[in-house]
Amino acid sequence: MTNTTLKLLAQQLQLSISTVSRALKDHPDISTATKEKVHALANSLDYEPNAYAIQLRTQSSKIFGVIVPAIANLFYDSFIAAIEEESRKNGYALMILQSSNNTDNELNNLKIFRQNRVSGVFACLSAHTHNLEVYEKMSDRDIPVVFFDIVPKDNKYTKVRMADERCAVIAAENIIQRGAKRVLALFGDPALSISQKRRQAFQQFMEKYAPKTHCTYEHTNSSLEAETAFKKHLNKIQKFDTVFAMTDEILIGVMKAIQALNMKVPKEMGVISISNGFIPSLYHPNISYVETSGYELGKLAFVQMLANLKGGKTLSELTVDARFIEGGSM
Amino acid sequence: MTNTTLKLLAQQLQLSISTVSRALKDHPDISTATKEKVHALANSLDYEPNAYAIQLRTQSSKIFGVIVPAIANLFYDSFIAAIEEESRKNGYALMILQSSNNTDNELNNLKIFRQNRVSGVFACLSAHTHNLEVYEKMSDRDIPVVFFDIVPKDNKYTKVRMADERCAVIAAENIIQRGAKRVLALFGDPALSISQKRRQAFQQFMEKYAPKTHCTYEHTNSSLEAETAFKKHLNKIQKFDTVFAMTDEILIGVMKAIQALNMKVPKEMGVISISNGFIPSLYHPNISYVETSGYELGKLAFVQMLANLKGGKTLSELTVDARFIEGGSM
DNA sequence: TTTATTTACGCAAACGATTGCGGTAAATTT
DNA sequence: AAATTTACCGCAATCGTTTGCGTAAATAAA
Repeated sequence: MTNTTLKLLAQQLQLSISTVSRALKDHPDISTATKEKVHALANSLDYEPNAYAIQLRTQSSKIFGVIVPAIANLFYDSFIAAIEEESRKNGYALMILQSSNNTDNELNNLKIFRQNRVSGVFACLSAHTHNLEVYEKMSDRDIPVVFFDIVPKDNKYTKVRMADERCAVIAAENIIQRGAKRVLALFGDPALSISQKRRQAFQQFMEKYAPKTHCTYEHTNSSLEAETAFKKHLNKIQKFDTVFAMTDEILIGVMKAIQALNMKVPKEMGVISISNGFIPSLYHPNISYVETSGYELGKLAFVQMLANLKGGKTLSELTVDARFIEGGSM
Repeated sequence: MTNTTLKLLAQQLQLSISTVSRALKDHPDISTATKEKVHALANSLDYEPNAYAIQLRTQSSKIFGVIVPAIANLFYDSFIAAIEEESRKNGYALMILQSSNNTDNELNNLKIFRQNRVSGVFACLSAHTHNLEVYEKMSDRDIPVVFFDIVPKDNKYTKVRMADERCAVIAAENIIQRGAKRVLALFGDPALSISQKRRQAFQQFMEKYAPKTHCTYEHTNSSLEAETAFKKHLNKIQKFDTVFAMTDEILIGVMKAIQALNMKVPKEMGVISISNGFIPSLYHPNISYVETSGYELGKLAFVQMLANLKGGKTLSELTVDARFIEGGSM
């Protein structure tokens, strides 16, 4: 079946294309009678404007691009869900691409976005991206970029992220509250600024407000590494009584070790993590955690995007606040 | 900054637009010398073809639409990851929309897809969609639709899904293998055909090959319901020794109960589920499960899509096979 | 009745690329 | 030297919309 176009409608109605076009969008120049006729035929012929023609003409696409390291990730999932919701409300669609933490893919994705003249892109830097030239290229094309979660340091970019330091501090507070004597604190990839920030904030806070509490710090890159680290430190003479997991991934490793050793939470071992909440809810008792809501972050990012789209640049960094969710593991 | 177009290149090189266009795509009519000049300038000016113009001209978009009930779902995640990978390889991009199991959203999403003239759509029916008219409309527009996971019954559609019955049967086999005496089998929403199929296959197999094994069947709609059901049946005089969870959601509930009661797996309780593997890997010991790989399903769906795109219609239903993954919980 | 104003619509030029159809000069063949 | 082929390249239409501008008819004002 051939698609209905303005031209077709115009022919059938003995009108010009421009009149039909204007009638369809309720332009005051067109008489009510004509409008009605046009609408009627358009409906019965199931007219649907060709988005490409529109975009070509108007140079704007009503599509946002999203780059995440991986779709199959609870945090990014909820982030995406949020901007998807907002996008829908605002008449935008989403084009989601994953970088798999690979810089080449990232480049490629951005290229696709440029070629599709997306209205804007939400980008989460892949782990080892330091060259932001490509993102400059987007700005050159007047495509606003809102960075989220893993963001560049430079303040000339628009970015939203979790209040990483706050998260770590809240966790530390609760660890002190519990009266922990020795704690094992597990962080992620030390190359990531998010790991650094959290670790630094955590460590500083602990040293300042609980200097007597003995803390062991370790960086792990996977659940398995976390599990191993946990077991290793448990074999020492001085056992720790509380563990802090910076991410879900780490928490998973920790919990596997705890289950394997059949330890009682929170009696024998206190557990606290930073999470969006899904993983902590899988265990009994639920793990207490500092909430980092991808959903909230998504909403915030969208606001930034809209602002960017309307009134020029908003060169700011916004963070979404964190809060403690009591589970029962502390 | 103004975008580089063919016109711009042509002007600067004192060539016609057509020549530039042909040079860029290595058309034999163009001399090597010219090609080189064109390519050089194109590179230095960072030329990137305008996807909309191309699509408008060629009437094909190199974009696939995907409709899932929810992005934040491990199974669909891996499905999306798979088709994203394949799409990238084949020069396609993805437009992902979620229906939230809401028919209105589904309609709207399809509309967006039509307006964007996607090359094809991957669709997972939302739970209570029975009216497939909208999908017919896609076919009218020559947009192939590949249904996945939750698929229509009618055989005129192209669909891929898990081998639901096989999954259930494999689970049953392993339960018999374990020598289970009494089993609690937990299924999902009885309104969904997937629940019906699995339950029926499971029950039939058990009745036929292990008539002496006592099975209790129950349908639950959430983790919490599953947890409650598990505890409830455990309070009976005749305790069951094995539990079967049809989905991750159910497994989560079951495992919370098991942890709360501090039961030993697999000694006091055997556990088996149907899953893509993530959730089962969170526990110690790992839960044994029948694998339903969203990833595999995605790959299969993509093959179907490509076939559909090339050689007309492929009116078939393909299923991806299931296999048992030994965890340690049986 | 003549002169302003509206009202309602059409013309045509974009937007950026693709492609069939020619066309012209040079190279090759008679 | 004439005829034919080949190598390169340009013209112009087209995809479906949007939109500034022009204009005829209808209406209002003078």
